[in-house]
Amino acid sequence: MSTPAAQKTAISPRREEDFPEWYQQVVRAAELAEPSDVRGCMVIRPWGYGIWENMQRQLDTMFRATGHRNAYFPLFIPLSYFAKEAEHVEGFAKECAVVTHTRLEVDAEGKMKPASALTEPLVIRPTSETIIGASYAKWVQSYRDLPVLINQWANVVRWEMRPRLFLRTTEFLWQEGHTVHETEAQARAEAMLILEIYERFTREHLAVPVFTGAKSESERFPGAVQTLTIEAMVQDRKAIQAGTSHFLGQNFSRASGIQFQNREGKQEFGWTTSWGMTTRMVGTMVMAHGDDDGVILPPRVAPTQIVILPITPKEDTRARVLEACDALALQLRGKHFADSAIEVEVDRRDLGGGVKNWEWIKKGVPIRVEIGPRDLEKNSVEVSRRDQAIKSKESMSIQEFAAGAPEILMSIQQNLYDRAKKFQEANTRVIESKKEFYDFFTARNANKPEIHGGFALAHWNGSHEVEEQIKNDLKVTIRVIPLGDGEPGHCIFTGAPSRQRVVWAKSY
RNA sequence: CGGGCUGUGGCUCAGCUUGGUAGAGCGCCUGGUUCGGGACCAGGAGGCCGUGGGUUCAAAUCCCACCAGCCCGACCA
Repeated sequence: MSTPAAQKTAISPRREEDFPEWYQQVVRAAELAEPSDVRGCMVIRPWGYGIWENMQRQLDTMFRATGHRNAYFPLFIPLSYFAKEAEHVEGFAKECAVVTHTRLEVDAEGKMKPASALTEPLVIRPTSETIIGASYAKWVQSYRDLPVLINQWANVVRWEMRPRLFLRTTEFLWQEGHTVHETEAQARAEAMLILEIYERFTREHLAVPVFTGAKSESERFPGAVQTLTIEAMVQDRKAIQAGTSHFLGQNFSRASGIQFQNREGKQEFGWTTSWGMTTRMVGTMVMAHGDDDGVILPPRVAPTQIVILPITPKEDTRARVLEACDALALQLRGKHFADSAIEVEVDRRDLGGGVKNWEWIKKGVPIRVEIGPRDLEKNSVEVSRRDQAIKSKESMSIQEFAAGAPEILMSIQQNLYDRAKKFQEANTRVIESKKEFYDFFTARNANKPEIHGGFALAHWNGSHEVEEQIKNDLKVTIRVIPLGDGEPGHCIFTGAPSRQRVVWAKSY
């Protein structure tokens, strides 16, 4: 154990002291985002937005590779469109922002007031099934027009009561895919394909392992027949839904009139899907990998993968050090990691070396490289990896580092995944009895309710009453029902026969 | 949207009970000493004390209303 002084962490409180507060502090310290003056909305700062842009680009590539194309639909949805699908409206009604007026006028007291009421109020999209459906109804006439495979990158608004940076904000950014298919089987396959893309993306790019499967009826998307989801475990052992893919059956095509003449010449409603992944992923990643010194970014989504820190203690060596830094940066930028050129930054700001270094630690940049006068003489660099102890650095020759940088990035990427996977496995348990289940989810310390078991794999017989009971007692819900053939058994709550185990957890 | 708490320079807060028109630490700026590490010294900028009204000779301080934020519930990507 080191001395108290050496234990000082960049972020306080530490994760184990107060996880929610730690999270807020990390997001701010790393300059990812901050709350804005607009209730429930956040400002995403360049470092945070850079991460999102990387996610966006990478996911987009995956969508394109599977035949999807981007388009853009209106932010405003006429109330009448929105109200077409009963379950859907009911599900979203409470969180809709509604535009009722246009024009501002100055009133007698000199204040600006909305002047002219709209004949039909406009709902600001909480999701776009209905407005996109209206277009699809026009575009789809024949089975030859199918499938329609469209995605849009957009902002949506859901008037949430308890916002938290990235995890739940009133306005957030996402992608929403909306597809129409000729047959049920094709639509189901589409929903599954997207689930697989989401799973692969979080695993390979964000280094976050997930459980995949279907939602129980009570957790399903309003209006969906089946909701597929990926659920990640973060460091307080809670689950977070990180992406969803819905098989919508013919519910929305019926509501929007998406009809086509099938191969037999008969009119038929299209089979639709919708799927989305949001800026919540940024928060998920922070909570999955971060430590008490800040964010730790998987190299694949880091806006800057390598930062070069010039050490310039003496004026006379300064120019030569900077020159060496630029030369190394140039060399590194010519190399590739995961299909794109390595992003390198030389931090030549006139700040104390320690201050700079800590800033990058908090931001989670994967590799920090120091070059100082002594390195110039030895033709070497000092390399620090963010996935290793803060103080550790390794000296190597410039050539060796430049040549090996892609491998180091790869190694960090892999290490983060392995760590997260190990954590997930260590905190996922097969549970065989009701008592064991309740014990598992009971906080060990009443003051820190977030410290509890983790994920439980237990048999359940499909009864909604049981789900309700567990939710009321423990705030634990079924996160996913794994797909495929599970081992049969008996529900640990009712004793009734059960087809398979399901994943239970507390969630965000 | 219900219950509790809180609004004082960029941030964290003290002052309020016992009214007399503002303080600290951090951050920021300048100069210097440092600097392979979030250093130190000196000087400096920055606040109509959430908003509106009331009581009073006098309000950050007392009273009322409103607004906003936090925590706990219900809801959610």
